[in-house]
Amino acid sequence: MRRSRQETAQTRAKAVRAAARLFRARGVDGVGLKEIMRAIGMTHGGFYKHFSSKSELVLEAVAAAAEDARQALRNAAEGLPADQRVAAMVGRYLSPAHVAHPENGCPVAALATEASHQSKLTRKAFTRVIEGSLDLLADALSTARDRRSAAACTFAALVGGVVLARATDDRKLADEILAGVRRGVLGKAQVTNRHRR
Amino acid sequence: MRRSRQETAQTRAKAVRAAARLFRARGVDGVGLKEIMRAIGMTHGGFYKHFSSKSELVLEAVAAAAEDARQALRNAAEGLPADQRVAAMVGRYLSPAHVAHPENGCPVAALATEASHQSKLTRKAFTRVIEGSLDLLADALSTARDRRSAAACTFAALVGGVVLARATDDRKLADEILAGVRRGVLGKAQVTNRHRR
DNA sequence: TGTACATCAGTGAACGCGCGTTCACTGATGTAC
DNA sequence: TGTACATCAGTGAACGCGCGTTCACTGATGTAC
Repeated sequence: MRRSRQETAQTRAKAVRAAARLFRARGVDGVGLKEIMRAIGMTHGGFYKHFSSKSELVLEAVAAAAEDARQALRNAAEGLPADQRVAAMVGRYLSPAHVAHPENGCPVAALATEASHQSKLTRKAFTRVIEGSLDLLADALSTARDRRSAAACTFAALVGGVVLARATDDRKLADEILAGVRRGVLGKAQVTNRHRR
Repeated sequence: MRRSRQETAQTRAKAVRAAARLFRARGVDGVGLKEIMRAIGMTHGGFYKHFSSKSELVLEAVAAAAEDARQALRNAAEGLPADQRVAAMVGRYLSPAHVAHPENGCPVAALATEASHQSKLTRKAFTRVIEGSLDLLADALSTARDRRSAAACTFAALVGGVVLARATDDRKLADEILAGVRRGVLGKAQVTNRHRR
């Protein structure tokens, strides 16, 4: 039965949000359209009234997840003095909560190796997400001339740290990695800040 | 028709090697048993004469890939003075060749986000690979008290750098990330070395 | 060393299953007058 | 504003497909004497 325009838009948005959570939790290949539609209380047949393919949903889910994750990082740094913002974002990114709950976290850390096997458009979406993350970090880092470069290394270490911590089944090793990354990344940021003054 | 013991052992070894390449190239979910067996000139029916499940093959393929990748890093550093070994390994890991050819490279960088969705045994295999990589890096780093911690951050940045470079479709962005990681990681290593003296 | 038999690596068809996608149908919503 | 009709969101069955796994069969290898 036909739905109102408002209901239709809500259904679509709910599907994107559910997909963003499920894909991050268990991977793009690990979640079927049936499960996503069931998660929003619908049957799978209606999917194609909203999306032309699963690939299109992946695209939008990644973008939506990135938007949420970036906002979470901004919130973590909000109201803090400039020299504490990076530490706040790094702490949030490397937190046990982020490692334990990929479904709410950074889509790059959750889906990065899958990205290289996805469609061209999906890889474009990931490229935009990565660029946005670098910009966010570069803004928070010092105004030194090399801050783009420092942001790239910091982001790589953050993503790598969370990915490694999630890949292992050894809690102690995971904690050791997260602590090592926190130390290395914040140490470096402090050095950079010192150079600046 | 029955084969000799030697042939049987060779077939099994070839299957592991082919799987190690194919899984790294296109992911565990992206490659079927049929394709792996075809790659070694056999039909898929014989697979279960060698392995109890696909999961067992994944396990062995990851371990074999890790062994190869580690050896490649050792080779890159061989014969160099102690203070140049890390730079040589980092250069190799972040090289365009490694980014362009996951099938010959580090299994962690190729399969890390998939690892978290695999069986318990597979995650154990990844844990061992990560531990081995940290040991390798820690040995090559300074003998300072914090070298395990530094190795963790360095390895995370290397893995993250390659994963990000592969996820994007923008060559310039990929190069910028790789250069940023190289700079950050080697700069930090040099600082550590200086502290040591 | 030679012979008879048991073993088992590899073949290729078949299994059930879940996937992404399509489709005829339903009935409430949106539109035209 | 009220009525008649067209639109289309959602349902649920069905599509072809490829997956991991199983199995009856073949014939060379390994073993026992």
